[in-house]
Amino acid sequence: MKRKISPSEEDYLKAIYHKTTTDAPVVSTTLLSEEMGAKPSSVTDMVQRLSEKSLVVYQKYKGVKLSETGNTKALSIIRKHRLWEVFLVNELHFSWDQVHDIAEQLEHIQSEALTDRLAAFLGHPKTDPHGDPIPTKEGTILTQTKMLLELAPLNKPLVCVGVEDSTAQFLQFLDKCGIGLGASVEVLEKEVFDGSLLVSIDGKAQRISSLIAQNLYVNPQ
Amino acid sequence: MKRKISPSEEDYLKAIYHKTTTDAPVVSTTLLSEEMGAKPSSVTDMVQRLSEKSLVVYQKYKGVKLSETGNTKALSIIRKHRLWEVFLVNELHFSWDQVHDIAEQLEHIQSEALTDRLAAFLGHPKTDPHGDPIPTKEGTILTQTKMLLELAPLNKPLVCVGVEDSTAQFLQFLDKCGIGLGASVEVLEKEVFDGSLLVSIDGKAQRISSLIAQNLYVNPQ
DNA sequence: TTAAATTTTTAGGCTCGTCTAAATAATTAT
DNA sequence: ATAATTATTTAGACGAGCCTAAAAATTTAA
Repeated sequence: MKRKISPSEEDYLKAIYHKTTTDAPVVSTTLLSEEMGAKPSSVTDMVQRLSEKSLVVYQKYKGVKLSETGNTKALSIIRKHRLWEVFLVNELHFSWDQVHDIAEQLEHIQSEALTDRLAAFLGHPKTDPHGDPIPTKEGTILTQTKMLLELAPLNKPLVCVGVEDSTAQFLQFLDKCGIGLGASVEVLEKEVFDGSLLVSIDGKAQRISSLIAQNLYVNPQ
Repeated sequence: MKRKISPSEEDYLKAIYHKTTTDAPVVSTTLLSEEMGAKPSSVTDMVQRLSEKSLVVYQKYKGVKLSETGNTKALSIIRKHRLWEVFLVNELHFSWDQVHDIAEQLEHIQSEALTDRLAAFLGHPKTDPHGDPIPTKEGTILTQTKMLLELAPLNKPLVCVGVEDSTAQFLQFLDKCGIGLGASVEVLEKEVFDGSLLVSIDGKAQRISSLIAQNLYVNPQ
């Protein structure tokens, strides 16, 4: 009764997870097709297959969301993805902008023993190199309190805890600015004209665009 | 002109490599079909595709062998397989009988940077946990001198350097007998009746069947 | 050396995951 | 409220990688 899940199906589950947790509770065919780089008609096909397997709840013309089992499966894939990212950065010394594509492949490796031992080897990390929480083996995931730097209060000591955008471009730009996970941040000034911010990063003052501030998460220190 | 190689195609290249290096210089459809767990007709299909891509040299009804590029590709896959096996055993503490199936998946991960860094991380190992040599990045592979224990001389100090059969059953049985890579071995007696051997393993005398002796490689100490 | 047995290839079909084009439902604008 | 637009699904096709059944080539045996 529990048919195997293909890598492609896993990718769809992951995409549905991300879209239904960050945006609306249900995701449309078109949105999913953009996420997956496939045509909407292909997405409809796949979503119908996933529905047959009871991995998603799908209503024609209404959108799709994960079922309970689909959610568990998605979290397990995300767990593997993020554990491998930690391995790549902490052990193989890749930089945080290089690991996504490799982890996209590694997340499909099927071996519970491997995942368990990898987690133990890494010391059961709580977050990945981009600050995103790693789901537990049991399928629970922390929703850490965090705010966009854009909305952070002035003159309060903050710490960088994550990014909204994980593309290599953005991450490499952050590197150039000396901004990384755990960096001390303080907003010194908000510019009304272009929305840019004057911030202090680990003590060094610099101006960053509003686009950066919209993609960087911080917490009170 | 250089189309992508699918995981399935990689598996065929590997199988052709193994069959043409251990047995004849060319492998038949039927033999390959057994190795791959597919029907001969499916093998013919695939071999024709690989031939189109110039990865193999194929003659109808005559069998198939690797081309120069196919050989290079096969060695790169074997390199990845064996490096991952070292990782699984040395770093994640799997036993040597547990790693094959996981490495079968990991060997298809596409990232030269990953392979390079993994090799460096592991200290550029020369052999995998079963004693098989790891091809270099450049595609050279050592053919280590080794002999089957069955054919080894009497009363000479030997060291265990590899296995012919890498199935979990055989490896687990070796564990039970206290036989591992690097173990000191000496043949004390050959029994004519059943071909069994009286051997000393790390100083402890025991009798092993001829089947074991046919699947264990040793070198002079 | 011819017939029988075996091996190999061809032909046609199936599923998965994609596509394009066409049909249909839902939404937006008039 | 109806028409125009947009979103979604259906229908039909294709390549990869497998299958079975049948045809063809090769090998073995008589």
